[in-house]
Amino acid sequence: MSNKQSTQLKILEAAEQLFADTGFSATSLRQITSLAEVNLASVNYHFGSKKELIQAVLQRYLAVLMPRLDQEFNRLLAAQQPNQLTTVLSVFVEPLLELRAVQPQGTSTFLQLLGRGYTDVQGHLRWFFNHHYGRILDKFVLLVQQSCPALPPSEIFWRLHFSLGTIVFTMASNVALKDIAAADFNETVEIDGVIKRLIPYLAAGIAAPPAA
Amino acid sequence: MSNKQSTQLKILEAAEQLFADTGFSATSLRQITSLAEVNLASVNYHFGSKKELIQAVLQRYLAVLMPRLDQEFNRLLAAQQPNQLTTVLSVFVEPLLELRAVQPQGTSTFLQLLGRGYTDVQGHLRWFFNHHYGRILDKFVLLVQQSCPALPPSEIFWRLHFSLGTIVFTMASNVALKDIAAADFNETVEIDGVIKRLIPYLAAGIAAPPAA
DNA sequence: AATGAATTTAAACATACGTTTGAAATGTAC
DNA sequence: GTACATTTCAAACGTATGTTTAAATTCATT
Repeated sequence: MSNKQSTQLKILEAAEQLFADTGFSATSLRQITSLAEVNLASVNYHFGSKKELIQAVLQRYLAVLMPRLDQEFNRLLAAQQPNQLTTVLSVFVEPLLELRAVQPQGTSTFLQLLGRGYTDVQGHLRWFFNHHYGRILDKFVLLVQQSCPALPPSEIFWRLHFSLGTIVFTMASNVALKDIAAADFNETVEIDGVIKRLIPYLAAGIAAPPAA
Repeated sequence: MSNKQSTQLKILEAAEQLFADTGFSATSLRQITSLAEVNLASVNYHFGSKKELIQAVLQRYLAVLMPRLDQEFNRLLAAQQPNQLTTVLSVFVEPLLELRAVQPQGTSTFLQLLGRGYTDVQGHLRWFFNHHYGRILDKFVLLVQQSCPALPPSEIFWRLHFSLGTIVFTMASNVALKDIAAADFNETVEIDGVIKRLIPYLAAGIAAPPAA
């Protein structure tokens, strides 16, 4: 044991902070090891490569979040009647906030990482997601379809991706938006505030009547 | 004259294609000059630097689009009563489609570039936008506020950024989404189809009743 | 055709990156 | 405390990037 875990953890935490702040490809291993105060070569020693480090950073959160979401999805699917769309969307709130357990700033950091993952190395994370968690996410799509029986599946497909865009973009620019909101409206907005603001916006968009 | 413009134009068109497809920082000058079939050094000769090339690529579209949008905003602002939110949002459609005049695939390319610009070199484009076109965009915000008098300005601020996320993300992953839609739903969706799908979604989200 | 400016070209430059190496240091087990 | 495995470290490697240089070429003007 010794301080092996210590080095590995120091890298992980420095990496996730820099990745969240400036993106994956914009962050160099030298920045990471410098912030973590470890040797450059230790990244390759402990993780193999930068790519694998990125996966490790994401997996630390996904391993906690996804089973938790699956559990919630199953709970809603067991209901007799279709759930309200707002209920379906709100199911994300608690599991996301519980990411505090991974790290104090866990919720915010993870959502920023998610945003970076989709906008940075385009296409890669989408594949990774569908491959590893496709079964779980399908349950969510089903729940949305059940709560919006009037919408054709293709319309739901588009609107869920529109919504993903909102989430990913908002979280990737989370810091900047918070600063602007603070300057222009004297508002202090924390991550759970943003999440709760999102729900009615997304619900209304997804459930909107289709165009003529 | 000669082929000076020709070289400049070849660079511009090769650059915008690669920038749109894979992002700004992921595209190297060697890829650009290779596709354009010009010498590597000609980018720096004609544009100064990569940064200035990026600006030139964006400016070619913005110089056409923004005055056109300004004109439309002024038209709506002259109305006696507040406009419907759908009307305000639809005002983007025609000016965007007219970007065909710049280049046959202009609309789609520009929207992808916009997406890249926001997600790639984070923060930079936002500043550039507000600095150069802040006055014009303020008119749009005003129009939205007029059509949603029940919403407090800070709520509108957040929802417009949520909407920007949808647009930017959708356009940046435009190609991928079109492919999935084609595979899963036998749908052929062109750029104007995506735009028109967006309007009701965005309108419903922006005008949603605020959370409790 | 000759001159001078504008452009193109091949080559090199400086820098940054991810990764590898092999020796030094540290920890673990007998 | 010796032997072994694990971990750290400084240094270098190979490659790719944006940019600069200076000569060669092309072009427009006389």
